Amino acid sequence: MTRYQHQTKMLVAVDCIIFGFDGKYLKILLVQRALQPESGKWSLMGGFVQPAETTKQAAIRVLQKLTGITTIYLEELAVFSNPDRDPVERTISIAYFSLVDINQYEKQITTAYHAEWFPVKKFPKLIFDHQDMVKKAKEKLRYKAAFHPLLFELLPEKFTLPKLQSLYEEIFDVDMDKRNFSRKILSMDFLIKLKEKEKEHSKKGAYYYKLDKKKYKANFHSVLNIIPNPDIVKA
Amino acid sequence: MTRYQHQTKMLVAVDCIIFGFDGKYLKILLVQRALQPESGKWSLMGGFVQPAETTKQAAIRVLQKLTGITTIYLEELAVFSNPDRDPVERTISIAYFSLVDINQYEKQITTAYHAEWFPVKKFPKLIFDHQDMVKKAKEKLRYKAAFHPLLFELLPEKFTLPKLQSLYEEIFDVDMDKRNFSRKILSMDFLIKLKEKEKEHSKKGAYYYKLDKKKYKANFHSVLNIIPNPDIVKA
DNA sequence: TTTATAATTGTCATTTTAACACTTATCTTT
DNA sequence: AAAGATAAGTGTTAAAATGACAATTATAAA
Repeated sequence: MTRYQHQTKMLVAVDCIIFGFDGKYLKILLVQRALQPESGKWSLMGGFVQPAETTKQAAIRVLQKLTGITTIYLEELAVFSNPDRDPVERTISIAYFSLVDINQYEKQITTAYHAEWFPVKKFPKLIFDHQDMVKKAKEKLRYKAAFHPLLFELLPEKFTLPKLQSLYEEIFDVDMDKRNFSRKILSMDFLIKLKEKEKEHSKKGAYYYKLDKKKYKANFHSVLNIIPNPDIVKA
Repeated sequence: MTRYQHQTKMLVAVDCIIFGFDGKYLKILLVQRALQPESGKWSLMGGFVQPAETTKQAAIRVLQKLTGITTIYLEELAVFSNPDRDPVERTISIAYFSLVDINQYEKQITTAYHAEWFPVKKFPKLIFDHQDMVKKAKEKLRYKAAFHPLLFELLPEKFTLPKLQSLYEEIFDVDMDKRNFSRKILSMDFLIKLKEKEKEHSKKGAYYYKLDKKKYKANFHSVLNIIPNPDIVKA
């Protein structure tokens, strides 16, 4: 079959903004770049898209190879295509943003894979336009989390309401009222209260909850006002 | 400087889903493809990304060249990267979705540029994966329009409330209450009521409104529930 | 037994929402 | 000139959602 003549081909890469929550801080996972140029500098996880895969498959492959992470929340963020964003060759990059349970992977990742978690509020300078990618990912995370029950993807299977609330407070930089918060969260009707308590953070102990997976999936796209004044999110 | 060895380069294209509203139906603008293969078949507007432009600039250039359209609402939709989506060569496509005032361009486009408007509820078979692109664009349009004052981009400078309401009703496939609708819309506080009336559609005539551009831009990202049960949108 | 700490729980006033129907302006018809 | 037809414009009310607010409880440590 004929080919498209006189068109420029480009390298296509994927980069992943991986969010985690350690119970106190929202963090992103960074690696030290193995390639020239900028070898050794901190960078998002990324790689080139291969001939027989979609960009999303590439992102999944890269994550799997670089972290051992398998099933996670992964969503397309945006295309970064400034012609000179990579000084070596024209490379466009599709940025993906993903949410993982940091506890499940923390040690494995940082020891076996030479990656490191940094607080999103203070992390090293990144190569190329990765800084912009992180900024955009943070905005999108805030936006989606304000209306959809997304942040559960950052928590372990069992979690407490105070922990969940502090996640929201960390992400939105607000203080929230305990009573209103639990009312709203529980009204979503997909949390199951467990008998067991978490007693690390208080004498009384806080009950664990887990997701009712079926209801959670069914209601994932439902819209709810979790944040008091949602105008703080920027779209 | 060194190059990235052994990596596959690909063609990168953009495709545009262009929405318009003729007062009754939501429509998309399609062209008859000029290239082989599938020459003559209906297709979204698209083109290859050039060496010195971003993908967004490519989308703007393509729209400008193919329709004469200049200032419009343009937003990235998603990447389509199935390896065999284009049978000729590996080509990934960045889909953009855009909103235009159909009245301003209708004749110019369809006569001078051999493009044609089709109702989104009934349009011809499209090449490649363009059908999927349209589907996704419709979902995103519904999603954004449910929470943000986006649909004004589809209307002429002067418009009536009944016309605006019928646009919402067309897009969300619902009937809305006139009183509740106008209350919500006017509470956004960026519509200016004009002295002039539109008298084509009724004896009484409906007042024209226009946007208070400054307030509109300032509040564009504000969140409001325009649609009674926003769960109908799919994210 | 007391104390300290964080978790849990409920009320009320305000705001927002959705449901609902009549009047008005104007053109057309008789 | 009056009556009829058509779509525009407008207000009320009950229910639900929201946000502000503080006292009680369970438990470990002192």
